[in-house]
Amino acid sequence: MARRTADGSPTMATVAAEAGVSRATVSRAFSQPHRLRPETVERIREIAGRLGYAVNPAAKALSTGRSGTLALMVPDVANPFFPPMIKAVERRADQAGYAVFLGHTDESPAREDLLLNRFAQQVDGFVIASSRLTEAAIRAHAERSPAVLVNRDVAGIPRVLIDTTRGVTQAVEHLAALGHRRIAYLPGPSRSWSNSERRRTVKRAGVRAGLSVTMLPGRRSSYESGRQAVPAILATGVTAVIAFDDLLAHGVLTGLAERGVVVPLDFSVVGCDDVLAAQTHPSLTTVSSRAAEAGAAAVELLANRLGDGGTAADDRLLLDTSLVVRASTAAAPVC
Amino acid sequence: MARRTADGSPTMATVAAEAGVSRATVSRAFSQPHRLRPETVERIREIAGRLGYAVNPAAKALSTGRSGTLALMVPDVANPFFPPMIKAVERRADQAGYAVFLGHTDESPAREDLLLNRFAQQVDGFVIASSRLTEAAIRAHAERSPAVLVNRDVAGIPRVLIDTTRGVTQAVEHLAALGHRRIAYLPGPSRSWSNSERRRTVKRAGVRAGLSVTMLPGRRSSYESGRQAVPAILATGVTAVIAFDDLLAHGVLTGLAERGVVVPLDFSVVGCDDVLAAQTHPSLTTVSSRAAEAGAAAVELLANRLGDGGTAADDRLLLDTSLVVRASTAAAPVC
DNA sequence: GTGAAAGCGCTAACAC
DNA sequence: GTGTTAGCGCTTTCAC
Repeated sequence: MARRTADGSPTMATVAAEAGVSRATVSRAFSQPHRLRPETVERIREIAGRLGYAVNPAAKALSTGRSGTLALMVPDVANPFFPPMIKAVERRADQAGYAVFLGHTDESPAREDLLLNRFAQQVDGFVIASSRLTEAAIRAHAERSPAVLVNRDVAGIPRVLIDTTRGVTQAVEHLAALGHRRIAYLPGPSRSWSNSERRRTVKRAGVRAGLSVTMLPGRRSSYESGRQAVPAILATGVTAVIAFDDLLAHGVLTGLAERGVVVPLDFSVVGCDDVLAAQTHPSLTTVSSRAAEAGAAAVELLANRLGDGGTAADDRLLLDTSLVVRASTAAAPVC
Repeated sequence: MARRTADGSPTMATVAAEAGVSRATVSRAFSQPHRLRPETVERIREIAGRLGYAVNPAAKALSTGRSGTLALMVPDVANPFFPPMIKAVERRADQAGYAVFLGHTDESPAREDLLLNRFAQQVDGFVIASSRLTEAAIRAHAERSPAVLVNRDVAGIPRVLIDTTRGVTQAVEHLAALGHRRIAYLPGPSRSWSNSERRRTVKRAGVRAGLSVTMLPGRRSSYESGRQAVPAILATGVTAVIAFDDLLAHGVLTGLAERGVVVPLDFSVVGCDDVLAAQTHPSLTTVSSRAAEAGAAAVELLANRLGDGGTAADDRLLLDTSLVVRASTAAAPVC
């Protein structure tokens, strides 16, 4: 009579007894089958299957010190930029044998910090997307648990960056070519690395193209924020705006329409991330994004690092982008 | 010299030694502080904090048989209906002391089944949202692990249902009042309970209002699906359509515009779930949804069930809805 | 109120 | 190739 666990489910001992082998052999049949005679493995697996046996993850984790889990931290699940990334991370992690915890930080550095601490005990590693933490805080966490960053550039910590330099530069040049002389940038979350990058790129490319570039005050990334930013945008006297992302751009489109400003005849709008496809009216000129790829790559990096016992390589993967021209941009109005 | 774990982090023994008590006492200081002298608790906690001690979740799980984790299963993270629910589940679970795994089934019953099996070992319970599984399959899983369903009505399994009967009925009556005599329903995923409900409601309310109701072929819930459904919709000769959800309705809006059909003058469109707010053009008349509340309630039910050792009550929570009239519906065209 | 000791189910040397 | 034997770090009777 082999012992079973309290809730009745079989344990290794149950299988071992049934198969007439030791528990170690059963263990090996699952974790290192190559070290066993093939027929033994097969027999044990057959019995295990018949008995409905499954490895107890907690026991395995306690024994090995590895949980087989990852945590993915994102600022806002509801922002359409993230779901494709979440999907990709989950899928890739699954393939690598990891289950993933989702940590929703709600754009709050404090909550991000809290969750990072809480999860540190129960996961093998982190994928931290669009962190709102300071570099020092990120460093501190990365020192304690393996982590890879997405869209955050901290030297020494593996990271995958969606590099919008090219796409945004193309956007500025596109507007310049259309005859716009005065443009504005509508920023997103102030602690966002992507935002700093885009802001800098717009500035630099604008200067190079001989444009006057106005920097508007920062905003939370949302449709409503974009809509509310419209008066400020119009007050600057520009003829085109590049928004931090599509959500903001979409709101701007609506706000403009509400004031009778016709896009793209009277005004041009450019978004970023291409998360709305052609779903806006008019369809949005934007910069392509690669959120899903970024997520998959991040897991890849993390899995390698966890597997090989940590390569010391300073991984820094860049994903390039480009402008997608649709219907929200056109020649500057003649006035 | 109290032992520390391999990676250097302190263990209960470390704290116990430092405090001059037994490991059992340290354990109690965290899990049942009321059974200890207050000053003891405080001293132990102080030392633990100073040493950077944290309970090892795997050891605790192995010992207690409970992992302190939940899994949330959703068909599609990228569908805007789910993120608010995910957020709410995560938040509520966090408050109840649970971390949540996210399971993305990709609308595939097979994958849902697979993930349910895989997670069964490592979580204390499931929140299964909009399951695409058969009733039998759901029953089988619920028998092995505590589960609560969202938007799936299986007797005997705790469930929270967003009841769109009222909202959809109001939508039909709204259209009837506007003079529409022939309407259509554009269905969503065939295995969706919500879809069956809405379909049934449209049919019933339509008959009662003396309308002719056409049932179109089912579709995956997406913007593109909606757009592609337009020819079929127009072919039916109806003057209004009620779509399974806002995503489909949004696509229909675009498809209609592409064919020069003006909404709401020539045609009326109603969505469901209110996930796009007023972000469409024209803004969408829709049925309110309560995804976040549903998610929170589901966790609540699950946590109670896990806590009290399982109330046998056949929980069935209904969340009511109502019509939100915006600009995509108007009087039927006179022809 | 606190301690001693026996596990929880699995893995990983180390033998044979 | 397979078995023996210690633990992994925590909880939990049962004593005192």
